[in-house]
Formats: sequence, C-alpha cells, structure tokens
Amino acid sequence: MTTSEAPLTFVCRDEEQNTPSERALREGAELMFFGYRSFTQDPDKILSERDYGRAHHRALHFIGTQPGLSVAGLLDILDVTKQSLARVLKPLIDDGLVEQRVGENDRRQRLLFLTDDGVAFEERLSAPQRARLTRAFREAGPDAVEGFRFVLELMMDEEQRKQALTVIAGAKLP
Amino acid sequence: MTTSEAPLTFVCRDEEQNTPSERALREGAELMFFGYRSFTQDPDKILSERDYGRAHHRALHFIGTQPGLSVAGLLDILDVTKQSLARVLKPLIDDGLVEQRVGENDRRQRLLFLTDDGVAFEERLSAPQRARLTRAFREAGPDAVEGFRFVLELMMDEEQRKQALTVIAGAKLP
DNA sequence: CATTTATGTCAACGTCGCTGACATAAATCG
DNA sequence: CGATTTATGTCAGCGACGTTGACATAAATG
Repeated sequence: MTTSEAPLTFVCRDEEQNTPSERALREGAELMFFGYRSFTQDPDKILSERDYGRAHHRALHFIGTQPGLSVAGLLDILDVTKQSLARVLKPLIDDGLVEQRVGENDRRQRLLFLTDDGVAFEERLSAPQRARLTRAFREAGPDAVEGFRFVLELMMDEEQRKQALTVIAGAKLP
Repeated sequence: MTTSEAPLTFVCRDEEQNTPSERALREGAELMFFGYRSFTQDPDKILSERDYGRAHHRALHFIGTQPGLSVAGLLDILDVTKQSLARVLKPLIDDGLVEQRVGENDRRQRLLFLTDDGVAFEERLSAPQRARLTRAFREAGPDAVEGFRFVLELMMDEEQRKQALTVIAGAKLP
C-alpha cells in the first residue's frame, strides 16, 4: 500500500504562489520515464513474438476503440506520417487483424475495423496494462487517480489536450 | 484551470471493492500515451538539431543527477544493452558533453561526469519539460501531484519500483 | 597465476520515426 | 464537363535506437 519508504518531496505548499521545488520537478520527470517504461514493457514482449512493435499496438488500440476510423483519422490521432502508418497498417491487414471497408458516404475512404483475431490480439496486448492500471488505481485510491489524470492532462498543450480529450471521450466501444 | 469540459469518468467509488471501470482503464492508458508524448516532444525537437535522440537525453539526465556514475550503473538505470549505451555515450564524449574519469578505487571503472557544455545542454533539454511539469503541478495542486506520483509509482513492479525510488532518492545534486 | 569484472568494440539485424516524390480513385468546384 | 482537391497507397532512402553474439583489454581478485 504505502510505497513511501523513500519519502519523496513532491509538494511545496504555499497556497497561491505554489511553485514546485527543483527536486519535485526532477522526481516528476524521472517518474514519467520509469512509469512509462513499466507501462509498456509487457505488451512490448508480446509484440516482439510476431515482429510487431509498439506502433502496432497503438494502431490496434485506437481502431479498436473507434471502429470505422478512417486512415486520416488514425494519422491524426497518432501524429505520424502516412508512410510510418502504412508500414504498421499493412502487416496488420495482411495478417488479418485489421479490416478495411470502403466508406459509404465517401468511397475514397478506407474505414478501419478490427477483425475477431484483431480484437483478441488487442485484448491480449492491453490485458497486462489494464492489470497494472487496475492495481495502481485500486491501491492509490480514487483521489490519487483524479490527480494522476489531472496532471497528465495538464502536461499537454492546450490544443493537444483538446484533441486528446475528444479522442478519449469519443470511444465508440464500452 | 478546469479541463473537465469533457468530463471523464475515472473513478468508481465503492470503497473497499474499489474496481476501476473499463472506461477508466482505457482513459488511463490513453492518457499515458498522450501525456508521455507531450512530455517528450520539446526535447525531441532540440535533440534532432544535433543528430541526437531521446536516449542521449536520458544519459545526460542521469549522469547529471548522479555525477560519477559508472557505465555499469548507467546501464542498470537505463536497462539497455552495453552496445546501445555505447552508441549514445561515444558521441556525447566525442562532442565534449560527457567526460570519463578513471575510478580511484577501481581503475577499471570509467566514471561519468557532465562537462560544462554537457550541463548547459542538459538544462536546455529539460527546461521545457520542467516548464510543463511546473505548469501542470501548479494548476493541478499538491494533492493531485501526490496522486500523480502515487499512481506512476504503482505502475511499476515491486522490484522496478524499488530501484526507481532508489535512483530518484539518490540524486547527488540539489 | 587463473578467473572474474568493467569496459569497449565489431558485425548484423529489426522497428519505427522521417522526407520527398509519385500514382490512383473519388469527390468537388467553377 | 473538366480541373482541382482530397483520401489513400507506395517507392526509395535515411537516421535513431534497441537487440544478439562474439571478442579484446585492463584491472581486480582469489
């Protein structure tokens, strides 16, 4: 429960003129590094079984949560070049994890969907991450989770945050 | 201040049987992705001016906070192979940002230090990250920051967390 | 003196970003 | 209708950064 054996000096309470200490900033940066690395390590292992990488997971994730996403829409979320995405998407399609359907309104569009295999593989990838989040959220408690969310949101620029929150809120699944 | 225009449903309060919702888990995972990307984007730009990458920043950061770190110690923190580190460390040394000194007790060791140029460049790299953290910590408030830290800590496995907290607590600088 | 440890280095490989250019099909505009 | 724009795909080439496996050297250690 308590991980504060080595007490971190994160906070610097002086109400309005609330300025984080040098130490708090360094600790925050290092926690971002260590935390993100832990968060991604399990799916990375699974992905390497199949010559996939983290980018494949990201594509599967967002196609999964937003079925019918266009290629342009996915490019926008991932913020990579068309060529980078193509090298990820093509194998996923060839391997039968992602399916493309021609758009009904706009027949230039290739709308993206997960196949059953795609859904299964995506769930296998995200299961360990969900387990990590579940454990962390449980042990940290609802208020800590609120804080976690709040700080990560504020890490983004205004515009990125707007887009990210739109994406997060716009999931078509559960 | 308030970014909750699109209210996220993060928390699932049922006291003891506190289980995060499906939606909360997905949101958490996506925030990790978007947040980390935002966090690294500024230094990434600066690094690309010089044919450096994120790995160079990490090396500079940890050498900066733990001057006199051995190569093995840095390998342990970064958890990469010797060869991966070598390809990062060599240019930093050649470019005069990192200096090696033979260990006094153990003359096989090459202890790592930042040169003045190294300190300056590292500060340039981390400045935008510190600015992000400062803004986020200020706006989110001390309790949110506590929660942020707590959740990220709990994201790690027992062992990794122990090591990370040791590294974080063991900074020889401020 | 033999072994282990700390470090460096070589070759080869794969993922995943990037740029720039070009091609096709479909929508849209004048 | 014809010209332009849009959505997508694809080719060639490059760089960063991770991997494995093998080998070399110098210094510490038993």
